[in-house]
Amino acid sequence: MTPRRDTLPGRTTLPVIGQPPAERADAARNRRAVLAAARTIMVNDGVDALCMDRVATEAGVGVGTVYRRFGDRAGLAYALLDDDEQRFQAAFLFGPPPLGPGASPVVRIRAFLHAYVDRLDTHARLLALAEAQSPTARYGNGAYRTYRTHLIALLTLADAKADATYLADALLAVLGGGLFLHQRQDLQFSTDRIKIGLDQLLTGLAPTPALLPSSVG
Amino acid sequence: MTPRRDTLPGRTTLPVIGQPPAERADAARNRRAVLAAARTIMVNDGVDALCMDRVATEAGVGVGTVYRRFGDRAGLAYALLDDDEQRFQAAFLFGPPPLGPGASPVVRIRAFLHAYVDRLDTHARLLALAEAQSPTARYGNGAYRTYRTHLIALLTLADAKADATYLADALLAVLGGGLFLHQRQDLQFSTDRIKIGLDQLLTGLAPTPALLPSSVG
DNA sequence: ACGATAACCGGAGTACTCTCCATATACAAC
DNA sequence: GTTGTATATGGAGAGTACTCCGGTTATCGT
Repeated sequence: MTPRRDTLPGRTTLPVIGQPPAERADAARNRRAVLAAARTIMVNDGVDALCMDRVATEAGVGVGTVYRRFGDRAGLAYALLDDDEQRFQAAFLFGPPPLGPGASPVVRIRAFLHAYVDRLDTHARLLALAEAQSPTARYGNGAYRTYRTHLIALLTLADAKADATYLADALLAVLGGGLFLHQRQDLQFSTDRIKIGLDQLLTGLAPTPALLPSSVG
Repeated sequence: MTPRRDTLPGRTTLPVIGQPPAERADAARNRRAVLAAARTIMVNDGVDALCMDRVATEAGVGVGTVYRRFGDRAGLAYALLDDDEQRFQAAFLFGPPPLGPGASPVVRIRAFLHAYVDRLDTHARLLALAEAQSPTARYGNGAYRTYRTHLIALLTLADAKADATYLADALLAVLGGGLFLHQRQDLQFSTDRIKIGLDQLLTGLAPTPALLPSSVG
């Protein structure tokens, strides 16, 4: 048992409960170096070349440091997407309609699904990597839980009788990285076809005249 | 270049084109030994204990033999499910309604989804293992392709205007092993709740008065 | 400046999947 | 039986994810 920092005698500032101490300067430097190395590898040799040993070597740190910072391979993948993630979440939580508040729930769900497809088109390989970490890895991820909460709220508003909790996960399952790769690469689907397919699912769940397909944008 | 067996001089029986030669006796014996060892490990120590080295050792063969027979870990998992798989496919292809021919397309789809959930309840861990092999591993599997073809046919009959090819994969995505484990373990869903959720998806896709929820069985 | 201490570091070590290929074996033809 | 050949075998080895822990360093209060 070591004494806790915020019970040390002589402390002059109030302890902040629940907030971990700020990241140390060397740790921050290493974190940036690892992310930079990972991005370089990805650009040069593709997502599949992202292996932890190599990232560590090219970042000039030990492999233990990579794991300390990012937990595991999936954690590194999500960290690489963090900028996009922040922007995406801001857009559907606080941005302008139809994605953000202001539009009707069904319109917002549809906008969310379409925006997610566009995101997948850029990042599917990295997301698929992260999802493959373990069978249930995807569901524990913070970003996933945010999507889920968002969809549950909108689905509940759209149809109080539906099992929104179930349907949120169901919609997100159809947006899995592995399935998307299959659709785009093996089946040669366009992203528009995928969006139209999602519209069909959504129309069934929460029919709205205004939603019936005219254009996909 | 070695001469092909069926062009050897002096051959007295007609060559059978496209049919690989029968499995050699030693190979068959080893295949059975590997499957038996895998089942024993699974029963004693759980699905997670299924590692190729251990299976090989307990079957009394080299690890190379396991890979020759089953390709990879996912292949071994699917082989362990083969008996159930045969029965399930026979049921929805040739069995009695509502699963087999005779019932309306929508009723058959619903019966398929419910039967699949029951199957997941027994085998989700093993299926999740196989699906985690690679992001797109699931879609190349023969069983998956059979389900897919079956659902495409039924969905097309149910609604000629829908994109049955898209929707078949979408429904199967909602039946993924990883998602099922998440629903059952983390969210504590009952199988009935999952079936009702699937009904909601399906009702939206192909409304049928007779399908509206009375009981789940 | 300077300890005390908590946080961090690196890389050897473990465990696992999958490949390769020199050797061994089963089977068919005679 | 003998022989020829396709097929099977097994285990060493490569590649990779992840853990562990003795040693190091940044940071804070004095």
